[in-house]
Amino acid sequence: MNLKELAAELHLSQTTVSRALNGYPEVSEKTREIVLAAAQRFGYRPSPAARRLATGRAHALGVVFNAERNAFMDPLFVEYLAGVAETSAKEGFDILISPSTPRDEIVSFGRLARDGTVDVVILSAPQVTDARIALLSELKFPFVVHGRPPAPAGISYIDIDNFGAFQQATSFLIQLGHRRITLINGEEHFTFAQDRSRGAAIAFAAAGLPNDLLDEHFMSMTAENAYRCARQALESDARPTAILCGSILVALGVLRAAAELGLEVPRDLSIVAHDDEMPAFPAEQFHPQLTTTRSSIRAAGARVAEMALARVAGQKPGAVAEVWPVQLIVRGSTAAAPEKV
Amino acid sequence: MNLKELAAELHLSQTTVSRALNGYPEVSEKTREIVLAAAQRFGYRPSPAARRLATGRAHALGVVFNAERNAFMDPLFVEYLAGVAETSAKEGFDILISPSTPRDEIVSFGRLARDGTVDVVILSAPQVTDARIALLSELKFPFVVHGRPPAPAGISYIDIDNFGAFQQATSFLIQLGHRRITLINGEEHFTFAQDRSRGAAIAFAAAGLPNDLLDEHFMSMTAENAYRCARQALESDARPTAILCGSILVALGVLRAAAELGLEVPRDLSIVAHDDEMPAFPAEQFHPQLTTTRSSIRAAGARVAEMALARVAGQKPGAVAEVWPVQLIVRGSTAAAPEKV
DNA sequence: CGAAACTTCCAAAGCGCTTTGAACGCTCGG
DNA sequence: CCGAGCGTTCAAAGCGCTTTGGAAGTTTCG
Repeated sequence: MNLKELAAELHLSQTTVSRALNGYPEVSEKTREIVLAAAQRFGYRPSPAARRLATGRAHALGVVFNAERNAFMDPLFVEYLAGVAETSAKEGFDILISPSTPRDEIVSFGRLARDGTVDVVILSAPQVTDARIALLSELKFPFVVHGRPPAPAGISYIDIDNFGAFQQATSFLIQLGHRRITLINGEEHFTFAQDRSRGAAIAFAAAGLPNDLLDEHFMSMTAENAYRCARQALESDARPTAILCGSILVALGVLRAAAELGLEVPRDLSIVAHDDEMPAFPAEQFHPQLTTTRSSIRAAGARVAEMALARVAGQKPGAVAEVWPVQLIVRGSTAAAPEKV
Repeated sequence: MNLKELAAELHLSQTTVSRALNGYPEVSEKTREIVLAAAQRFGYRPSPAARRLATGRAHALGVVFNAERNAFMDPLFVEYLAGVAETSAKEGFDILISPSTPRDEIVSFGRLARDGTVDVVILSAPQVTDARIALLSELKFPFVVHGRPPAPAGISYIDIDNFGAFQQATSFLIQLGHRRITLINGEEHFTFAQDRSRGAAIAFAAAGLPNDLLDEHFMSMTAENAYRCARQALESDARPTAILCGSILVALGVLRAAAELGLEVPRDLSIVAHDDEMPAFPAEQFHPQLTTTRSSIRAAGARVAEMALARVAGQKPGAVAEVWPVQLIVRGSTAAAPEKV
């Protein structure tokens, strides 16, 4: 059943029926009720395609799914998506996943922005120089970002306090007596990796320690990379007594390296990992249970979707700039540094 | 620029331009070339919304994303989605994620099917009695399934050989001398869990062993659940010498339970896990490296998307019924059963 | 050479909705 | 008693595409 038929059934014009259904004020309460009741009764549902054509609004938000990158580094993506889904479901918004390879990610964004298949896009893991942000800004297409944009002015975003998290974690390790600390960070071009790097550095400076004791490595945060990196660090002469991990996956690799070298955690090696709360891989399920800096990526996804919807509803870009605190949770993978280094 | 303007620019009718662009035969090669060149030059892209309205085809495939379920049990979902994305990108199909909670999952499917926002849906993890399949069949809405439908007749699907995988894994353990084996399976209502159960049972029967030596547990396959289950089994009088795990996550929980009880893998306990190839958590990155039955969920995602597109193109439901073999890969988590049980 | 059969192109009618501009009936102040 | 003002409703014009049913122009063939 379509609008025309419904209108005919009610002996009303399409205009009135449409307005009644969409809550416009210029229709009397009485007829509105009649219309709503009839729509209910006939199971009328307006055609999204037609509405889209008529209004130019897609009633959908876009997420670019970079298959390569996500497959390797982002089991987080599901959690994040779950958050996005949560709020978009409330508003009846669809989520359009635009697949892409890293190479043509920018093309995907262009397509989304120009095609009108979505009203707004959510962009995650911003980079220090981010072509996607540049493109969307130029096209004047609405977007919000999850993570810290390199130049946050005029851009709505939500991020967690990566700086604070790693400063806190590093200070904590220093207080436990650790001096040589390895930081296994994400790739250098991500803003979050930069923030974490600064956080750790500041903690060293604050403790009056020379920052060459901080051994920092940037890489794609896979368990495999982390394993290699940890192995190398732990076999070197200047063996660290603690390792800061950018993610739970990194911790997995580090744990393996330690186990293979016969090092016991936390006796010989302390580990702190950042945990985005993947319910599938809870930090408590590792052995030993991991000390983490924790923040919910799902909640962040939900919030960023809210922002996206607000943006569609007319909110100014740059209206929201939230930085969520991160909590340090001490569990079993950290201990005082061993006596002799 | 829209079709009308483009046509005006070329001094041709919209009809001709539209046909030229869509490869219809009733337009001469010469004009087709001219049209294509002009479209290219002006950067013309037809409006998806308008096309959708006119044709009734959405040019999109739907995936219902059950946020609750996936968050806890399906980091696999990303991998799977990556596969789907891979092929749908080739055909320029969009992927519409329809969020839902377990409760109203069926509503989501109904909405997808009736709204015309997608042309076909992909359904995963079919259950023994599956309301979703029933609904879509009744609505005569095109769908394909990833996993084994309870009544496969007239339904296109692709599945991995869960039966064979667990038969093989179980036989392998029996050959190593294991007699008491615990199977930590998925929830009973999933067809894959049934298939795995049957596979293990057959292996016991084939070896002439009483099947009460097989201690089977159905549950949502989280690390936490697996941990509890393994802990209980390993502390019981009839302690198993081997545990079959439904997923890598399950193995994580089992490893923790073993570690806490001072059991060494594989000396005191052998572990075989099914591995859907999450690149984020490779079986090789565990310590010890896990013996697994392996199959690529990503490849399956890609294939099921192909089937979905074929379905849209007019292929009959039930035309495809593929069962992919699963390979047993022996690594470091299995060994001969300890001498005295 | 004229009818039949193609080939190539077009005008116009939708697809199902929103939204503009106008009309209709009423009330009300002057 | 009349026109202004208001609340309610409607007819019709899009939105940008596809597709039907011809209409020209070209070739084929008896």
